[in-house]
Amino acid sequence: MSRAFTTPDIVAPDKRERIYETATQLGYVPNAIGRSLSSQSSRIIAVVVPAADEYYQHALGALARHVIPSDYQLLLFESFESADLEVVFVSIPRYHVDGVIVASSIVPVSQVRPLIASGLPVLMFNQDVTSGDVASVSVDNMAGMRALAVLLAENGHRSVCFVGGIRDATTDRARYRGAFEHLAEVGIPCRYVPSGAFTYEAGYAAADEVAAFAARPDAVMAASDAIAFGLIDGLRAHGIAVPEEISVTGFDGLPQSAWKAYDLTTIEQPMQELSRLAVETLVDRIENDEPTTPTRQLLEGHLQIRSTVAKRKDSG
Amino acid sequence: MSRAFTTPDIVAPDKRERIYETATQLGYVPNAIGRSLSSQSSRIIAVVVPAADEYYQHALGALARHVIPSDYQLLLFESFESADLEVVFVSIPRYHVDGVIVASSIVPVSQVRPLIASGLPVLMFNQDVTSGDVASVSVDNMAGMRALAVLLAENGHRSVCFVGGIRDATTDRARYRGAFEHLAEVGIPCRYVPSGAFTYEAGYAAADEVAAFAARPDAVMAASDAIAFGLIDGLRAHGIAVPEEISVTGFDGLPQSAWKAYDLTTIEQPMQELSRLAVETLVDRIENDEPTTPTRQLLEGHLQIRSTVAKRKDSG
DNA sequence: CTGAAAGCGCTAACAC
DNA sequence: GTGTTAGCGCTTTCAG
Repeated sequence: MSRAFTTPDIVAPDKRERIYETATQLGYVPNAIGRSLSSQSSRIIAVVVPAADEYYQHALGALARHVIPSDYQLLLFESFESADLEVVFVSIPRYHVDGVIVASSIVPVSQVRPLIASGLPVLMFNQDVTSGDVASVSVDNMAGMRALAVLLAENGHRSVCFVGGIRDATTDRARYRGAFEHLAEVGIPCRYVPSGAFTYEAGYAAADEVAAFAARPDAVMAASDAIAFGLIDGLRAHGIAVPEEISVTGFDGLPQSAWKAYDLTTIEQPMQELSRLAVETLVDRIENDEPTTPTRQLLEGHLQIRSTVAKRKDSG
Repeated sequence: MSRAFTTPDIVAPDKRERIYETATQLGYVPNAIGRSLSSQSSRIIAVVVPAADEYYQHALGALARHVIPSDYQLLLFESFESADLEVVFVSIPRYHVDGVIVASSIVPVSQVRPLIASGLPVLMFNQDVTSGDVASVSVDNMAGMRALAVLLAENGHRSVCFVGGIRDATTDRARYRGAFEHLAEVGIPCRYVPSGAFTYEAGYAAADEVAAFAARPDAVMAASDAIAFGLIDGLRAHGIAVPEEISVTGFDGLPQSAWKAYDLTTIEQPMQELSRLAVETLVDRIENDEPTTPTRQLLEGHLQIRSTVAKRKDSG
């Protein structure tokens, strides 16, 4: 009997060896499906993620890595355009996964509540949910953006605009708020310019709008790095020098932000810690089914001062 | 009985309705695990992929999207550094997946042969395997690189070097060969400069080497876009103008290659077709277990002429 | 320590 | 059309 595989130490060594031998000879490997069925645990975590988005691709990679030590596998559920979320969230329970990570700042929490209600451990990644009944791991968007605003103010900027991505995204709101609040405190106006998406293209297009303003801002804060890259290229295409004429900041700390052609001043999300924390939290909840209250965890982003923010003379 | 779920049309409508009602009332959803166990088919495809690599992240996203219409799910297996492949390939059969996609140009085919021998449908993505016993879907690396070489030659370049990534990668070999062969035909030398990885950083570092050459090349062909981006920034950091002094070409057609700061001339992999073809081929093999011979499929890349290749005067 | 047997939720085969 | 039953490969319990 295959106690040899589950609790090897409790089986006579010689017998164990013989079992292993014949097993490899026959090419036998224990079947995880059978195990799942009987043990009611699959050691699989579902992760729903917009697989077309740069940021979430990184997140996914990081999650995949951090799940290895705990010996779980990730079952992928694409959440972007292609599949509507209804279908996704209905099909997840079929697979009897042990838990699910929802990586998105736009999937409404209401959508995942049924899952939680069914007793499945769920964790929101990159969406800070304050209602207390849902676990979440994310970066402190407000604090990060505020730090960037402080930097801008300290460097003598007088008029900034914020180029948002998707207005409903919790990240968008929190980041704008962080910028706006500090700027307001020090008497600097901050106008919200919508771009429609967290993408390079959206940022590039938004540059047209910024360039057309009668009163041109001396800094623009993008809601994400991707937008910032587009913004920088778009601004430059308009003959506007970055950062000499307009400073630009990002948010996320994508690898590209360090690329010399952009060298973007931004807030870097501590992706490794974020993802490690996410899987640890979830795995903990899976394996200790004590009714721990769902935790809301906020990590500090790291201010990366690079070269897209200039120092302005006080011309006031 | 739950024939209502599998073959709804063969069950009396009224009865079916009543079953559905009580089902939703009880929050019942058919359990895929039980189904897998009994039907010997899980509708899950394993995909092993280096989740930290830019290119493969895109591939994964595309695969995830194309798997939806066929109603399969992707089970992720990280293949980069963290986990050694031995473990990965041993654990795949446990999950009784219906098929596996190995996305990598460096995983040796020998490593996947045991899987294939066990009767599991396997498909190599982005690795062209010519041995005929393994299905593969990839872009025609040699032809693509040759097209780039032709472009360079036509534009009057006289001395090029090729900055490789990982020497053992099949993509690296084929791309170098494509460049070298055509260049040799027209009497242009092409030196191989190793960089050690398909990354921005590797490319950036390789720029030092290129800059230090006594006889500086007038063009450098990178084995991938990521390398090219690093190369461009590195070259510029050395005060070398791209493309005025040195032209640069890439390979892959990552989204960033279209970003204005680089605007890289490259070969774009038709990612959507590639991934669609990959899942279609694999699904076909899964569902029709006739002994079709494994197909080797090669798609043409698309030459994107942008602005990193200059026209040189014939100074000869 | 090690056999034997029940049962996880489903499909498939076989009656009715 | 619709009930019933035997496994799929494992874990778990209960005997020995």
